[in-house]
Amino acid sequence: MMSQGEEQNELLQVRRDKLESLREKGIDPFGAKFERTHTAKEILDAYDALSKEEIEEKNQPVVIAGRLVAKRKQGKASFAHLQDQSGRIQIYVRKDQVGDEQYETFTTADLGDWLGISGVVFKTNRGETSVKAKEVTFLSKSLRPLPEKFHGLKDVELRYRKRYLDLIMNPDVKETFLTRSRIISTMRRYLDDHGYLEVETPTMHTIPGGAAARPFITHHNALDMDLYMRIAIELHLKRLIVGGIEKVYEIGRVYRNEGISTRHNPEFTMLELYKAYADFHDMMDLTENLIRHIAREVLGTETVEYDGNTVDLGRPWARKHMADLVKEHTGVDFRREMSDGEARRLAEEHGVELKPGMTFGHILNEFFEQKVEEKLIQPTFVYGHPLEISPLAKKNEEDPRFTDRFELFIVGREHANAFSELNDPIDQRERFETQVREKSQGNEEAHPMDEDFLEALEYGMPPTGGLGIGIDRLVMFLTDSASIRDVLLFPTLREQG
RNA sequence: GACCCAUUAGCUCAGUUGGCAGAGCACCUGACUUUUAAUCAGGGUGUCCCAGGUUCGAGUCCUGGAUGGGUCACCA
Repeated sequence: MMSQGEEQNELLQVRRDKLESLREKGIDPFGAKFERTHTAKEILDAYDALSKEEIEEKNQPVVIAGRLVAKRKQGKASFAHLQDQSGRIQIYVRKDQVGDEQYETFTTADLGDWLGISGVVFKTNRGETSVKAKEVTFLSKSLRPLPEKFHGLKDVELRYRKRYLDLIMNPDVKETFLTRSRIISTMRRYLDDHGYLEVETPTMHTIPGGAAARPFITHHNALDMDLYMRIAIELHLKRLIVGGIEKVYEIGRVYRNEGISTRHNPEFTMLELYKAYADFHDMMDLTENLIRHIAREVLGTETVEYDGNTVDLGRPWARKHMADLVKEHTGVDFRREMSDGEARRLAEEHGVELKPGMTFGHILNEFFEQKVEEKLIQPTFVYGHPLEISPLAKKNEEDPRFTDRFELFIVGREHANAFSELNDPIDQRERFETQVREKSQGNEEAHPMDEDFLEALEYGMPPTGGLGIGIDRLVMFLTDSASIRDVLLFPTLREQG
């Protein structure tokens, strides 16, 4: 739909007029199937290294197609660039080669129009490998002007709202999303090769569980029932472990009704994976091997630059207890016996902010988040999370104030979360009850009671290691992207007013 | 949710002390058969984010709002 203002816009009107004149000449402005033989990159890869004479000798016929992105008319001959998914290639169109009619079609084509060119490969005097047109086929009309050719599309809002323009104008953007795709396919292949079964579980839940987050609520009309968009995949995959599927994973979207920032989008992609008979140490090995493998396969290196930091994924990754890290950075020893009151006093002493009702474990976690987290640049497995913040993880045998859980930190950010899964249904029920009490005291993100899940555990779940990796943050890290919006094709934005 | 910044032509951006709305690219007309941010000559195409206010006069100053970005909060 054109707005009132746009109907008067000369640039749009000119293009509509050109569309009409194409029709008058019997050319379909939104043409049909076109068979090409080469992409731009295939031609450049094959011929760019050859000399002008060598290329001329081969006289290689090619058919290419793409969007017209630059045009240099020079009287009875013109140079231009066509862009396809692989890149750009120059074309050279001469009136004496293509004839008066096609030459006019070509010279009246606008930047943004789609063209097919049949011709031969050659090299110009200035050394650019190009295609000399024998035939110009008009493929599709562009009724709107593209962003400026040199400065491109800079406006961040427009780049996110009209990602297609961003992809046309900014080659780095396309590269980032190709890398994202390779990261995910490499991950999938690795897990498939290691015997994991990929599954799909519901994204609409009756109880929003498996994580601590506020959910989106939706409604099923026929059942007259509220449903929650999932905040995690966890509880369904564990039911599959109960069902005897021993190595299972899902890569999928989860939804959390929380703030938006450079590191948070309301919907994001997680890998969750569960392995029967394993524990959180196995999950550390798997995480380390998987991410290192992805870096090697996709980036061709184990050394990653992120925001000015050089991160070495090649050396063995540090594995440190949360309490030991807090001691290292603040001198406070949470391994020893400590009352909630003493912990609170130490927090005040060290300027660690707390919320009312926090106990020993919450306070340790606040120490870690406020004093340590951002300093963990090189990959570090932080394990031994306090019981209070880990309602789905097994207690540590030696010290039940902690759990057999870890989070992976790289460049000061959480990239993975894993634990030895709690498979004792009696303990799990107590944890849920504690969470429900927290909820009634105002913690909106506390975990709800889930009787159906407890019933599944009561049938018996083998000891199991579980792992979650935030794919978007992994892609951010591996593509040196500052914002999660730069690794999501269509990030969540407010509705345009 | 709080604070800071931005919003001017299709795009990238200038706009002085409050005094006729600007440039480059794109587009239109013409010249040009190896150019490449092609070049040369000519042409300005606009809801200055929106709504109020101050003023003889507002793109500019004031108030409120919208959208976006950043920082923080939130995100175990």
